[in-house]
Amino acid sequence: MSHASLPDKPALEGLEAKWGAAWEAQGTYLFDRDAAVAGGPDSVYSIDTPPPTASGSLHIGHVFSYTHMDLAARFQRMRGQNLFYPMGWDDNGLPTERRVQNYYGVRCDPSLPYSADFTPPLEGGDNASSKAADQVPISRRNFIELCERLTAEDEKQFEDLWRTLGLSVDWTQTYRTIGDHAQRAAQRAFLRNLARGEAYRADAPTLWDVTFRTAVAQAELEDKEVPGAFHRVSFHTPDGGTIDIETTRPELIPACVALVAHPDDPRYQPYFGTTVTTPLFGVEVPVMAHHLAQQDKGSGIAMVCTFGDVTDVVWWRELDLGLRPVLGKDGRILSDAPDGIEGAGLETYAELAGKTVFSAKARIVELLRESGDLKGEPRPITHPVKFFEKGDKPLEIVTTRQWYIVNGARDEELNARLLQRGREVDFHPDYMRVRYENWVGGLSGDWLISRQRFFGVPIPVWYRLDENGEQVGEPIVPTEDQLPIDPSSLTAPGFDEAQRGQPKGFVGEVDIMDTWATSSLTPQIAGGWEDDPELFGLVFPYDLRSQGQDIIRTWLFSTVLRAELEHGVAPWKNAGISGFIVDPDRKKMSKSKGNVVTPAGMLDEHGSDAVRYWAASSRLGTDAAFDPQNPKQIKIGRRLAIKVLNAAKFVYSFEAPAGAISGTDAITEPLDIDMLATLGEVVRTATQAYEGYDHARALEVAEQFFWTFTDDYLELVKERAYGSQGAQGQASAVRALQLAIDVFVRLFAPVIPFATEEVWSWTHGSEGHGSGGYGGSVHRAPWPTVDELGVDAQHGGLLPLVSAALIGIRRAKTDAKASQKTPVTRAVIAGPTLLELAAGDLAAVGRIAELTFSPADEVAVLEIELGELPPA
RNA sequence: GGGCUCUUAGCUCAGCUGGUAGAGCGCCUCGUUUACACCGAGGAUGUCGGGGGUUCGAGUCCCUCAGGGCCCACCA
Repeated sequence: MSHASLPDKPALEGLEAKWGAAWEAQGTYLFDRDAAVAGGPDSVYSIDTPPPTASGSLHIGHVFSYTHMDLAARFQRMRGQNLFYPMGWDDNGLPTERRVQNYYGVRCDPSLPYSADFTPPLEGGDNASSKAADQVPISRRNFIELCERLTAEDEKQFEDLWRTLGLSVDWTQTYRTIGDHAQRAAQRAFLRNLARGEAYRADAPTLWDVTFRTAVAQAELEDKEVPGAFHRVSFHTPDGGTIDIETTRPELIPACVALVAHPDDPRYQPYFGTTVTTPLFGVEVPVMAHHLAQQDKGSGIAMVCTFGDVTDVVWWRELDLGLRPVLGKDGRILSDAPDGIEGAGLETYAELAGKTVFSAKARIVELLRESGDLKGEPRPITHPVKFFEKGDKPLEIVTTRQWYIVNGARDEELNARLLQRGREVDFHPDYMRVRYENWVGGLSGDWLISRQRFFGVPIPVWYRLDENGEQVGEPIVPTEDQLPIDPSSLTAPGFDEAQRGQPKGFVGEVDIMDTWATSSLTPQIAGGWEDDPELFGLVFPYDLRSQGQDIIRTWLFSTVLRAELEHGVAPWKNAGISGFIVDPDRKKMSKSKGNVVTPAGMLDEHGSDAVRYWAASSRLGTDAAFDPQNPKQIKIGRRLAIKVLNAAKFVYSFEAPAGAISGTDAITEPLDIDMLATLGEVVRTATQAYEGYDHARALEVAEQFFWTFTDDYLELVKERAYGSQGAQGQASAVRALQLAIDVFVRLFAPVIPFATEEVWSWTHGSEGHGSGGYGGSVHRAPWPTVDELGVDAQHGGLLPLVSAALIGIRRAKTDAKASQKTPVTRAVIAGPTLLELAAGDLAAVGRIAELTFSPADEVAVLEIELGELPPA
């Protein structure tokens, strides 16, 4: 084996650029379509990858979980699987809109006409400059153009980062959730849901974000603890008495439709079936019983409004109550009073109309105080309130017309099927399935997919208008071959564009789909569903879904749902769930805490292999602590990568004596055989670990033996490898060393792809196809097997004995404060007789002139006499 | 309120189907320039969160208590 190409001083610096370019040029990670067709679906390992939000910034958590995914990909590739490993960008939706608003200083006003030569007032604005008043209103089309422009730039940066990190993605297989291809898939899936009755439009109370003025789905809710106050307020009974309720939302008194108490509550039983009148407005409302009312909360009787919270919605529905809406979509009190408010009540209402919730509450408290209906002072409390996860004002509930997709919340049979699909997926770790099951079991309503926003996939339907301009009948749908369409610009079939918005004409749906309605279809989008049936048949269902645990209820659940509705199967065989990153104080990393470090900076500073090692040393599902000030694990990873370079260089610098036989037949020394046998066990353990998606265990076992290999074995045999004990011993050592390194490099290849590729290239260069080599990239080389080591995997335990003896000798020298190079004139070592098989190596590394053994169970240095270190 | 998960050396964590404590970092001592100073060798460090139980034997199984984290839950 020639070692002419060994570097003088190997280094990690520059390997990312060098090998990134080489992999790209050689197509190392390309999906081999022809081979896949020939080999069938079982030859393909397909990964459903998370499309990162293009408008967001990548953080350390992304690096963490994407590395986990890549470890599985690289292992499977080396096992001979044909990798279908695409990458997408989630670029539609609210985050992009918000970023565009801030970046360019604009906002979308759909009423404005398109301006062809529009130049944004700002370029590169940040979140801090997001004053709505300063933003220039632009047309929807101009706005979308800016969205597309900015996301394209963001995506380029993301790709660069992923390449630097060494993700072995096939970059010819990319998609954007806003791209035509994804839109077509999303619209087609929707139309099929519609045709099968799984998608429907309904007027219903909807959680509504007043800032973004859009409906939001259950999965996007987040509870926040906020300050509030209990107000004790008197309602009036017909006989002049009062019933006191407690509310945190007195501004909703005009929206009150009933009082509700628990059926068993003796305090209110006499009132059930009677009516009371509301304070200030004098509206007559019934007192009713319902089991959801809690006797120990507040005064035990609750005011039901249109709508203060989701319980109100339940009561409204189950008790068949009326509606008195007072809140508009802008979060302000409506100008028109609801039904039932009359006379003086109307004047009171007029004082509130147009006010925000906040100021309406302040005013109504004043009014209650004046009327004497406020009992005592408001009691401050802190209570959980529902927020849109991206919003900063509490959600309101307003009745709007929205699109829904069934999700099993109201359909036990579907719910059971979804749970069954969840059981068909192997979760890693397994307990993450519970989160899925909790979510499926706790669904409270169908999936609201429509959003009143701009940058997203349009809901592809039109509506017929009657002579009054009201929508009537079933929606008009396009044919699948027309997709993707925008009903706002495309004329409905059977109509002229002039009829748009006219009586007896048509109107296009203006809502778009929520981003999850698109990203729930990533397997279909990436896999060429309907557009490329051959490909789809090869990759779907996928082998692996890799994602963070925070989006089980959104992305994971919705993907299972869409696959079940469309294909009747689970979308993947495995789901790998990564934990998240916590700072040293065990708090989740967040921008507000200022503890976020940029991945690009980390990769640059420590090297990609080092950062990957850090990620790989955490198991799936486990949160990882990370201290940007002291990235210990990263430094250890860097040390490993450097050690691999140096050890490989050293090992390959040896040459077998002329005429030595090749292959494992040359390996005859017991210590060499023993080392390889142990390595065989390492290979077996690491392989099983990777098969079970336990990359951390695989790394640990390989790494642990690697250090034994370099610190003990390599030290023990290097004299022999130089030829000190004859040709046969030399050949045995050299062959064993080089075989072992070849195996180690492949074991480490998934974790540190750059350093291992560098080492591999020294002896397996693509032009060389060196002896015993596989040619090309280590990442295309076969995963190591026990068989190729040419030894029985049961080792005799010789290496640990020799290591123990070596430690004893070293300790004697250390105790004497002597150099390890100090010669030993005479030594007696106790230990099992097996140990004597390594006498030559032990004497050589210890520089022992006269070495004798004494049989014993335990290894110990019985006698040792140090000589003089010869002058330099 | 329900569920999941964690609690092992100063720190970060391994300890798989129960057999009597491990790694790395940090720390202390020593060494070294023909693989590696982005280095090497040696050393010290733990009533395995508390309490019960099963067992010949428990960090490992069961119960219970305490604390951390996360997810879910009907916000009066």
